[in-house]
Amino acid sequence: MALSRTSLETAIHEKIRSSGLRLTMPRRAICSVLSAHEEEFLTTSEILSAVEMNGLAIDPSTVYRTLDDFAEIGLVHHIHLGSQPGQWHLTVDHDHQHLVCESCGRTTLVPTIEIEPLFEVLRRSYGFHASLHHFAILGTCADCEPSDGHPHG
Amino acid sequence: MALSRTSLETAIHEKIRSSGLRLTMPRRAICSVLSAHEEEFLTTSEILSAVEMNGLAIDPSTVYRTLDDFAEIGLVHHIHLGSQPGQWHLTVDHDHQHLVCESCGRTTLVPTIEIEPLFEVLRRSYGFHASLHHFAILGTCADCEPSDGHPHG
DNA sequence: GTCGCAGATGCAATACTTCGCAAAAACAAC
DNA sequence: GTTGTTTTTGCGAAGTATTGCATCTGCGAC
Repeated sequence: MALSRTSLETAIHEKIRSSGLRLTMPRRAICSVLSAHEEEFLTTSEILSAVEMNGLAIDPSTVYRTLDDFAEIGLVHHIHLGSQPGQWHLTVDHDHQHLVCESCGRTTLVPTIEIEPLFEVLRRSYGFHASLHHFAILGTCADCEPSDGHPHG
Repeated sequence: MALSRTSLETAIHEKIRSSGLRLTMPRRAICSVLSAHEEEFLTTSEILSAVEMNGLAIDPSTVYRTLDDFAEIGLVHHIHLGSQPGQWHLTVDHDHQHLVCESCGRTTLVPTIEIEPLFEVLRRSYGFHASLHHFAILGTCADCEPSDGHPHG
């Protein structure tokens, strides 16, 4: 039951307000970009360019701060691949996690239920609460793993 | 069967040589620091300071390049916590993984065998080979989780 | 609609990271 | 030990990310 882009944005706006953050022009602009790229990870500079393409001008530092604020309320999360700049992603939908291929950069979605047993072990045995927002698993996807028996053309 | 600090360093040196990298003073200095802090994640500036405390002087850019080179041969890996600078760690010993607390920064070791079932699922169902080197799970440790029933003084 | 306060922004300064290039060092061959 | 080739280093410069602070703006109260 996917939300339309507009409803998605409305939902995000509500989350921002209800978390005690103010809904400002830069934040709207960033939300809009994130909603339009719901399935991708974007770098800060990609976000910035996209905002500018929408005819708006915001400061790079505002992008960084806004993303940090959004991360704090669980609206977005980010990952780092190797030494590349961080990549950001909406976290509206918590029922999947990300497998990120270090070779081709593609992300695969995995239902959280597959990973929940591990989290349960970590909670029970170590008292450790894994953060869903930051949990991206890096590795090599089927297409990029040479000896996997899943060759692709 | 842990290696003594000296044997650990020797093993690292061999790995460097056998990977076709040259064993230089800056690399020795960095290896020495990493070996002495085998259980911690260190930032580049912490590594740099530690090298200087050993009476040696190397350039920051050399630290970055050396760590990248070491990562390429699987000798080290790094993680990013939130917006903090990246943190590095030796990867000699593969039989544990890291839980990193985003609140206090402490790391907890977990035997890989606890996590292996998840990796197995990812391999079987998704053809995805999770990279052990990059696998640090972020979250909140028992001490920092207020409502966990594991209060500490 | 206007006022006031707290939070957010933009700008500038700082810190962190990467890159290019000439000089230096490692290592193999002699 | 010396020589030659190739990698690595340090330095400077450029690019990217973060922080401090004065100003501005969202939003609730009137």
